[in-house]
Amino acid sequence: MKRSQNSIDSSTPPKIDIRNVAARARVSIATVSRTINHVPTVDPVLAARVWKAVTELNYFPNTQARALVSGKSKLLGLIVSEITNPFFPELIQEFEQVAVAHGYEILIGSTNYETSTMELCARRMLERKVDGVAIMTFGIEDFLLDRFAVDNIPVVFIDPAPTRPLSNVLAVDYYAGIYEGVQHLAVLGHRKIGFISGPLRLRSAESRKATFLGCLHSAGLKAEPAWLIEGDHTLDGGRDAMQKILALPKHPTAIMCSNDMTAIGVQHALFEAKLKVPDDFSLIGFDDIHLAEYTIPPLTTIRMSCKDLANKAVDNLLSRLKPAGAKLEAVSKINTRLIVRQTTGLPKDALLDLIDKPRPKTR
Amino acid sequence: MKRSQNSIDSSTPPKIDIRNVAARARVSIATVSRTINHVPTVDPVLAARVWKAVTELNYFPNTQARALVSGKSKLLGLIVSEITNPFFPELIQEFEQVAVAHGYEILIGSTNYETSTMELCARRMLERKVDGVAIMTFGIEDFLLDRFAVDNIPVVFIDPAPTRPLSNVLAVDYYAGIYEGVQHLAVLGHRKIGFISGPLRLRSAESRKATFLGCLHSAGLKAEPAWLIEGDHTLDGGRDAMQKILALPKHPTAIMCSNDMTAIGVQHALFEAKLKVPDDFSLIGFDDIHLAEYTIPPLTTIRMSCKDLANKAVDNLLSRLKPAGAKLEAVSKINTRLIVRQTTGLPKDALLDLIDKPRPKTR
DNA sequence: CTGAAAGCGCTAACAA
DNA sequence: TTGTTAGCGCTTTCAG
Repeated sequence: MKRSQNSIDSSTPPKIDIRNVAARARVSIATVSRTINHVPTVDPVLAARVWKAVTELNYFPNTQARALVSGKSKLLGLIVSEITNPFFPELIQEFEQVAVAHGYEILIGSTNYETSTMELCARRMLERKVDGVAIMTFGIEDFLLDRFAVDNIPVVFIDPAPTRPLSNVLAVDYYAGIYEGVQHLAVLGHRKIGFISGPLRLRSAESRKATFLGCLHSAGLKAEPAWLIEGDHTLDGGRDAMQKILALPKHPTAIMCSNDMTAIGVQHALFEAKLKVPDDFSLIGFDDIHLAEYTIPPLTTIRMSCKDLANKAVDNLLSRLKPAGAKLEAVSKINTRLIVRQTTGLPKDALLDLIDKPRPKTR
Repeated sequence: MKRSQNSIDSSTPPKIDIRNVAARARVSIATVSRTINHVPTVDPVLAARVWKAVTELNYFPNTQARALVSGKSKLLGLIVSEITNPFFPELIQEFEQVAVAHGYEILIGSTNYETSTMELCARRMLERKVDGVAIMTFGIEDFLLDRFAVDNIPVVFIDPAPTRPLSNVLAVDYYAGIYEGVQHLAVLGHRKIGFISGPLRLRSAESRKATFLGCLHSAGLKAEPAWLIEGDHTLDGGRDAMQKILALPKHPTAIMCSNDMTAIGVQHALFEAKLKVPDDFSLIGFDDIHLAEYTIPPLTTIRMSCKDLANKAVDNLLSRLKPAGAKLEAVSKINTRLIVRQTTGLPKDALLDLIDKPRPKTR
């Protein structure tokens, strides 16, 4: 009672294809193709018969065949650094949602910050003939980019990258958010601020660090090289970096991190060292992942909207896919801004300092 | 200096295909096919010429065409509940790693706990002609399962599911871990234990709750219905559920959660209510995501190895793909066990109770 | 061991 | 408007 007229023994797969549908609907396969592709010139009577057959047979068109003949895979590649960093799943979810809404699937690649893995990812994208790729991680080798160009595949980057014929970039305005962060700390009275970066090979990590240094300067503060630690954007990396800082003879009073996971690692290191946030150290993250609201205490951080990022990336790709709208600016701007929560406060030595000179009062 | 003899204007895509390679290597396309597929009977001299041409042309075979003719897409589907729950990225990463090692790609579907989305996911898998599917979320509709069966696509589930011809299941031994957890709490002196479940439509959430109730009974404790709250496996859900419990006239002294994200939400609710963990409430999570080690304080939780899960799922699928090893047991067991960290301690009323009767001393 | 040729399931001319 | 037909790029018989 479960299967219609198909053979019971599983050695004969039924193979429901366009021909079956055509036969059952008593039309040609071309008519079936037109019907399911919503070509408007199909006789409603025939169309009805086709849809009936499609339903009865539970027919799905074969994507492979479709892609082969049309040259479009309806696949969008999305290359991220590390899928286990919660920022990326949030981005992926958004990206997928937008893509699916436009009839595209996504193919995810996670490079784990390794060049060789990145190469593999790019290659897989090429092999699967994606119609476009969003690269949300560090720089890609030029020859891979060339290959995408040869196949006429639009590419979009998240960061300053070699500007190329078919490569557009999503420029993140790191400055706005980081400036707010540094100012916030400065106003609270912090003068000694450390920074835990991401892997410096990542262009985005580089940019964040450089921007931090610039903002520090604008605030009239000096950077202490010993407080500039290279992390790796992971929990473990954040913890290790903070432990290095704690081992130093002189400590900063505040730490900015290149991403939220690093900041959570720092919080943990501080917890282990029986130090309090923000009483002993103020802390600012970057990204504003959903979790940031839930840390104890909740993390002050710089928000970079992954919704925005995903939307702009997909938009950029799709608009370049339709020959008409090929003209859009090569650079979209992504904003950042400070979200103040509870990991920032007066510096530990604020009271001592008050003896010498006045300070801005607590917020 | 970048492109060889291809036309400069981008309106003519070069189209590097098997024929180009054949021509350049002065062999037939069949020989090219054999060479790149490592068929051993190819003359080494010809093979060398082919590889040379492949390299020079930077040729990749077209996966679509390959899939079309061979009937194998070399794609494995992976359907999860919610990609933003860190457990799943960890699982995905593992799954992908194993799959790629065997020459497969993965196609990810995230259902967000919605039946309609699940249907879409399943359909996408069908359309892309995946060679196998791992369903790591709640029950799937029977008719979809039928469809997979019709196409002869092996399916593997994470939980008790309708046993079907081509459907195997990965049975998680919830009991072992949850029993340890309840015992741990009981030994500490907790008698009033609440439970925040996942969405009860999820079979896995159901199982965890039922198992908890069973273990409570084994420990000689009684369940208080008011302390059994349905959450949704998210941070927000955990926070909300805990707030409900706090609003009750009588509180439990310990809370078990259906997953770690829920527990982190609970920690946050407690933090907001100025309550301490484990002084005011003991807390146990489930999954043991990497983050569990980093919460403040670090979360006591029940580990379910996603490495194990991913490996067994892929193994199961792949072994059923090669006609030879079609015979493996239909059920693999996944273990769970308690990881004690710092969110569990003596119940708040321990001292009062001690006046009446002796208690096990602190660990 | 190699090459010619027949499709895989579908779309897109082109005819009718 | 509908049907016929020629491929899309590749694997895989089947002869040679």
